[in-house]
Formats: sequence, structure tokens, C-alpha cells
Amino acid sequence: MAKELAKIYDSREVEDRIYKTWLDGRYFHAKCEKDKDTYTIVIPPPNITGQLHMGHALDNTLQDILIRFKRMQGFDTLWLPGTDHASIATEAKIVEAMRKEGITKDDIGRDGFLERAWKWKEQYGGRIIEQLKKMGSSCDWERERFTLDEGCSDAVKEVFVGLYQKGLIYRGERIINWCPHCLTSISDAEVEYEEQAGHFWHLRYPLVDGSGYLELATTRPETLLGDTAVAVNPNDERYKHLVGKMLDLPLVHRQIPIVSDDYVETDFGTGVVKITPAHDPNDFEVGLRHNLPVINVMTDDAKITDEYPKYAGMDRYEARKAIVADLEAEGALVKIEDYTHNVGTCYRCDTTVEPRVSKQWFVKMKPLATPAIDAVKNGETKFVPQRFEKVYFHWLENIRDWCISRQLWWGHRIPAWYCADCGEITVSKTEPTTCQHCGSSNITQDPDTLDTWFSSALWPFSTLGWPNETEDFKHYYPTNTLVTGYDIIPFWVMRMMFSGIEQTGQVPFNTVLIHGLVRDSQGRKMSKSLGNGVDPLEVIEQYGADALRFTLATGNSPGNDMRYIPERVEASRNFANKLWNAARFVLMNLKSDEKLSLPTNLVLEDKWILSKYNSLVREVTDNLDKFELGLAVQKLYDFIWDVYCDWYIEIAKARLNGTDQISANNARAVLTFVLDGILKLLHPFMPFITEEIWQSIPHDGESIMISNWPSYNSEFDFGKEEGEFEKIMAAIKAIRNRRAEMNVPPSRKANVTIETDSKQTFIDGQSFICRLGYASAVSVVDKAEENDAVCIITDAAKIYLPLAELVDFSAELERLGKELSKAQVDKEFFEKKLNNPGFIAKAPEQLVATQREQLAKVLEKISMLEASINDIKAKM
RNA sequence: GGGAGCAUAGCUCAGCUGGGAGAGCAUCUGCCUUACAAGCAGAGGGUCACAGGUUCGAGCCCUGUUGUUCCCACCA
Repeated sequence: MAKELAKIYDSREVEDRIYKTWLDGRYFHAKCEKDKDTYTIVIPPPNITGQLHMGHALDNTLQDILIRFKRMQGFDTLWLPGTDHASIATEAKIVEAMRKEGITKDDIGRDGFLERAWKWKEQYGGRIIEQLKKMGSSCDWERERFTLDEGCSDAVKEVFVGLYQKGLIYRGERIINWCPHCLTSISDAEVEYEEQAGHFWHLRYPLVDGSGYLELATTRPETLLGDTAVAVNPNDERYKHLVGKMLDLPLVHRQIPIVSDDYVETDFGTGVVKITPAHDPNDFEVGLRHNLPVINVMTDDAKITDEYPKYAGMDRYEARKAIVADLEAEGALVKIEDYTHNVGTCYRCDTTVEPRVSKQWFVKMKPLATPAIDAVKNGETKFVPQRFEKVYFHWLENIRDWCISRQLWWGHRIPAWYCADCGEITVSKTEPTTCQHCGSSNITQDPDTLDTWFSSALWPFSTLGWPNETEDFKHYYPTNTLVTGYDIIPFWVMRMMFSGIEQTGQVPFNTVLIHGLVRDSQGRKMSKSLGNGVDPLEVIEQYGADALRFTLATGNSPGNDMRYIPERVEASRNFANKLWNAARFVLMNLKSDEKLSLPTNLVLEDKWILSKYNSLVREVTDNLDKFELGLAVQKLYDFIWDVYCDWYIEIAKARLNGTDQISANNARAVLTFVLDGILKLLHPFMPFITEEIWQSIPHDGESIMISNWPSYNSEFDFGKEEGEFEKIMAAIKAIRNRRAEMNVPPSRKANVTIETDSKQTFIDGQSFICRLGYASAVSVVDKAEENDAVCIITDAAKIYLPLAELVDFSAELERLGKELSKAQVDKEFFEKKLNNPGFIAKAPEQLVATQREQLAKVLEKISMLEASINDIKAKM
């Protein structure tokens, strides 16, 4: 007797234990086998500040499914894990923690702060990794990386210096997005726009010559302090004559010119725009075109500078109120309108971004973007689904230079040193002692760090050892599939693409598999503020990681958002339990631990299930190859539950309990063969339970996760037998249906007579019909003589049940009438098709033939139904 | 203003290259049939948003409309 399993599958008892055996066996570890094809995925590194959420759960489930599938297929498979230092997010958390202790960054200085940050990383950085393990992720933990580790930092410096030398990185005074809360610049991609209710203040700027006023509208009156011009459209007849004249800026009483610029729309507002180059990106551009001075009126934390004593120290919004009041007092305020507009906010802290002119480091994007666009256009890298290529192209085609410097301490410090003597910059991978230009030793390093995404952009190759020509890099790069959400395309996917191409000459991956967001049951985004997030760890605790993974993989098509519905996890858990019990049944029937080989003398039902199983193998493999994970998992569900459990196991019971030991043994062999196969096919989706069961049944090898993926076997091409067996199934279903309608209890068995052209098939199926169709005996005849019986008609047979006394004739007549009219509708359907010359001429021959067959069947059915109706009428 | 997704059973969603509409949950009926009541057997339930078009044939392809969600964009 083989090992016995508990009646109910207990994921809590199984999962951690199984995961440990995988770790102990080092099955996740990629061995860099030169003779094998590789399959590589680099994980989107979660932030060290992060806790596992449903987005991670989905992302990692998909990756693990692909990795386990490929590993079983025999690829040298590497799933490389790691974490991201997440500069802004982490620094903000640490600053916040320090604030609670009453400490500021300045109190402890850069070194002190970094010391704290690293300590924090040691303490919390591993948390999310442990959580990923709970999901069953088969990452090569021996290769775990961190974006700030030595190797990644080395890659960052290499790239920075390289791009600088090529002139692709430069330092310049530009208008950038500034977060007054995080106190750092952020990139365009890090600004989120949201609609806000605001106002439109109409102001009057008087002409210096006293000849009148110019009326304009603004949403930000406080920036008036920095106005250095007013602009109108060059073709605007209303103002053409005023271009070049000077205005007296209210409150400040500075003289500013009227300039003409295409940027101004004549039909919006008054057609007059105040120009504040220091605090608006468009105005900055206008300023450049017209050589206007740039006057910064705000401090780092968005307070008015001391230049304007009356407002100095007020924040943006206080200053706005004060300035509006003063404008009104001065008679410069015409009116106030309500106005909704888009306001840029910081994606980390949601503070309204302040556009600001400042000296920052930039990556010149145009030369890098072009090859990245081409690589997708020529198919070197494909997006799944393809429509996301549009998003990718759109970003790259409209890209502006990337602001990469951040006024933060936690991150890769910019490898640039400024000379106090000659003012030149020295950029170097190693710390220089003197200025490269004048030799002075009076140099200081740039205090800023790099955008977190600068290092993430190098992740597919920095983690493999680049810039060194390591074995890993040579063997595993370029990687195969990148799995990520569509929201990350502009931040990460795009930047990895151009960085990979620029640095390594190759695309970093050949497929980008995009998934959507996991939303709550009402379709809302899961968020902390709404408090509607579902904790994957709690779900795992309650239902098991397998159930969660299965749920996330089911009914999810690439690129589409999905809702998290608790009932679905329950259904997945039930499915796991179903499989568990099927395995339990098989084990209970095994006589020994010996592995049985498939019999040579297969019977009809064996051929049926082997044929179905064979198709399953082909289809699931095919679906996985095409990233159709949701389809694959649905097919597995259907096969395991309906085909294997509900039919084959039920049918096998007769043989298992019968006296023919050889036949019983053959059934055991087929049961275990198919069970072994479905466990393997399901393993990528439900790794824990499949391993636990597989270890209990006779098996070869140490672990299912390193066993061979099933392959299509032409010896199982039993298409004909599959069809024959399904005739029996149809008969059983028809009998069950009829009996249920008539409320016949299962205990009341009946002698079934079957009239059919497929006599042998039904003779083979007699025992199944007895067992599953509640028959006491089955006789198969050419022509039945029954007249005191209920008649059921299937495509292949006419079935008689001697239950006439239970029949309510008028109800029966009605039922038959319904069935007849249904059949007649079918008849018309097929006739219409077959009478259509276009159909005969153009439809595939095969289809025409099957339609003819079906018409013939319907015609036969109609005649049988008519005969039955006449019979009943005769009896009434 | 531009772009994209979605609209299929009461609910949540599948539907792969066009060939008589599927699953889970929910509902109804009957079953503790010795793997599983987290189960078994059966049933009901859909003008595939609307209007055109292409085709022998459209849930699927094309055009338009409506509703909805999202992304992008410098109307101050």
C-alpha cells in the first residue's frame, strides 16, 4: 500500500516544507550549462520599502509559471531576483522615521544618514524577498542582487562615465519638475497629472506709456512676481500693434515687454499670456526664444524668496491669497472665474510639483531613443499584447531629455567632481584626487545622486556581471522575457531597452509580457488611502499559495486588468482539494510503490482518456509558448475535474473493484500515468500541491519541478475511439437527464435497452451505463420491440427505459413536442446552409461534410421523435 | 485635444487563425453513490451595447454611435 493522504488538503502544512526541500535541492539554481539553451527572466526588483501586494503576486506568479515550464522543458533556466533601493521612497521613509525621533538629515549629516539607511535596508530589505518565497517563486536566490550593491554600482558608474564621454550626459540649467516636499527634482515620467478645481484670475497690466491696459488670465497669480514678459500671438490683430511696448508689472512695478510668440492661442482666454520663465515649462521655452530674464521667486520648499520682502516666507498658496488681495487693492484684478485644470503632482508624495529652473544632470535622449524604437519596429523585441508597442513608441518618439540628478543621499552618487579653481568638471569611475583639467586638488564631488531608474535601467545586464565579460553575462544575456505591468513601460521597460542596446549592443530581452492591475472586487485600484488592498499573505494563509496563484492565472488575459474576487480563490482552493482527493483515490487503489507501465492492450476508455490527455499536452504547451496562461490553466481545470475525475475515475472503479486482476492493474497503470502527466502540466501553476502529490505516487527523480515536461505522443492518437466512447457518454448523460426530469431516485434501477448502429461500442459500454446510468442491465439490439418504455434519443442511439408507469403522458407529449420543434429548427438551420450555393462553393469541404452529417442525424432524430409521439398518442 | 482598453448569463470573466455562445460563483431540483458535501447528478438563464458594412457565414474583421475605464498632451 502506498502512502496515505489526509482527507482534506492542508496547504499550511505542506507549502513551507516543500519550499525548503526545493531550496535544499538547489533546484532553483542556474548552473550555467553551456550545452543547453537558456531561458532567463530578471525580476522587476521590488522596492526594499515594499510589502508584497497583489500586483507583486500577479507579476511573480506569471514569471514563476513561465520559469517552471521552461525548466521542465529542459532549458538552462535562470530567474534572477533582487531588490531596488528606491531612492525617493526609501529616503522619505527614513526621514519620516527620523522625524518621529526629532532628528533631521542635517543633524546627522550625509555619512550618518547613509549609515542609518543601510541599517534600515538590512532590517527591512529582506522582508519582501521572504514574502516572494511564500508565493513559491523559484528564483535563483544564490544570485540575488540589489541595485546599490557593488556590481550594480560599478555598472552605473561605467554607464555614466561612458555616456558623459560620448556627450550623451550633460549638466545644464533647465526647467525641471521639483517636488517641494521631497526636496528633489523628478523626471517627467514621475509627474502625475490630476484634475483640480481652481480659478482663473483676470488681471490688468497697464502699459507704461499710459495708453491703456492689457488684460490676461492666470491660474497662478503668485508667479506674477517672476513675470519677465507678456506674450501675444503674432497674428492677433487685437494686439499686433502693441508688440514691443512695455508694461508695468503690478505690485512689483518692473517694466516688462510685450512679445509675440506662436505658443499663444488667440482664442483662449484673452489671448494674452503672462510669461514666468522660472516657473512654467512653456514660459521657459518662450523665454529662451525671446531672451527673457529668468527670475526664480521661490525657495526649495516653495516659499517666496527674500527678494520680495512683503511675501517672503509665505508658501505658494498663502502668497497667492496675499497677492490676489494686493492686486485687488491696486485695481489690477478684473474678475475671478472658476476653472478646472490639470495640475502636476509628485508620484511619490502627491505634492503639487513646482516647475523650477535649476542646474541638473540630463541624459540626451534622441540618439538613444532611435535604436530603441527600431528594435521594436523590426521585431527584435516584441510586446505581448502587441498594442502596448504604441505606448512605448509614443513615449520614445516624444521624449525629452531625462533629468537624472536627484537632491537625495540614498542612491548612486553622481561620479562628477567640480574644481574650485578652474570651474571644470571631472567625471570618473574612480575617485580622482585632482582636477583633470587644471590639476588642482581643490575638487569636490557632486552631492546629488542618480534617479533610481538609472540603475534599474541596467538591471538585465548589471545583474549578470556587466561590464565584466562574466560567464553569466555571456551565457544568459540577452534575457528572454520581461514580465511587468503596463504602468511601468515609460519608467522602466523603455529605459532598459535603450540602455541595453547602447551598452551591450543587444536588446535586453526579446519579449515583454505585459499584464494589468489587480483591482478590488468593485474594480477600484487597490490603494492605501482607500484601504481596499488585499494582503496576499493573508490569502495564502487562508487558502494556500497554489490557490492564489491559480486564481491570478485564471481568466487573466495579457494586458487586461483583473478584479480580485474572494470567491474565486475559494473556487481555486476547492480545485486543489479536488485534485488532492483524486490522487488520494488513486493511491488507495495502488497495491505497491512500484511504477506501473502502460498496458499494451488498452481498452476503449483508456484510449479515450489517453487521446484526450494527449490533446491536453499539446494545447497546454502551445498556450504556454504563446503566453496564453489563462487559456492553459482553464484547460487543465476542465480536464482534471471533468475528464479525469468525473468520468475516468468513475469508470475505472468498475475495473478496480472487479475480479479481473489484470484489467484492474491496467486501470491503475492508466490512472497513475495520466495523474503523473496532469501533475506535471499543472505544476507551474500550483507548484506545492503537485509536488506533494507527486512525491506520494510512484515516480522517478527527486522532484517534479525538475522532471520532464510531458510531450505529445503519437501512440495515443485514438481519435476514432475517443468519438466512440463519447457515444456512450452521451447515452449516460441522456439517461441521467431523463431520470432527473422524471424524479426517478438512483435506487430505482432500470433495464436499459439500446437500439443502435454502433453495437460493439455500446456492448463495451454496458458496465458504464449500468454504473453511471443507474441501469440494472443493458441490452444492445438492432431493433427494439419496447413499447412500454420511455424513449430517449441521442445522435448514436435510441434508448429505452422501462419506466412507462412513471410517465405522465401529457407532460411527455409536451416534452417530445418541444424537442421536435427544436430539432426542426436545427433541420432548417442545416438545410438553409446546405442549400446556399455560396456555402457549398466556398466553405471548406470538411465543414460541408460535417454539416451534411449533422443534417442526416437531425432528420433521423426527427423521425424517431415523431414515432415516439405517435406511440404515446396511441397509449393515451 | 490625441491614443488605447472594455461593453458576452444575475455577478466576475474566458472565448486562441471568422464556421451553430463557455467557465466559476449565484439560483432551482435531486443525491451523504465507500476520493472529495471544499462533493455528485441534473436544470434554468444570453438579440454577444447599438447601427451599418465586408463575407457563403460575424461575439470575432471594417466604419460609425453610445456608455465606461485608463494613458498621454504646454490652452496660460
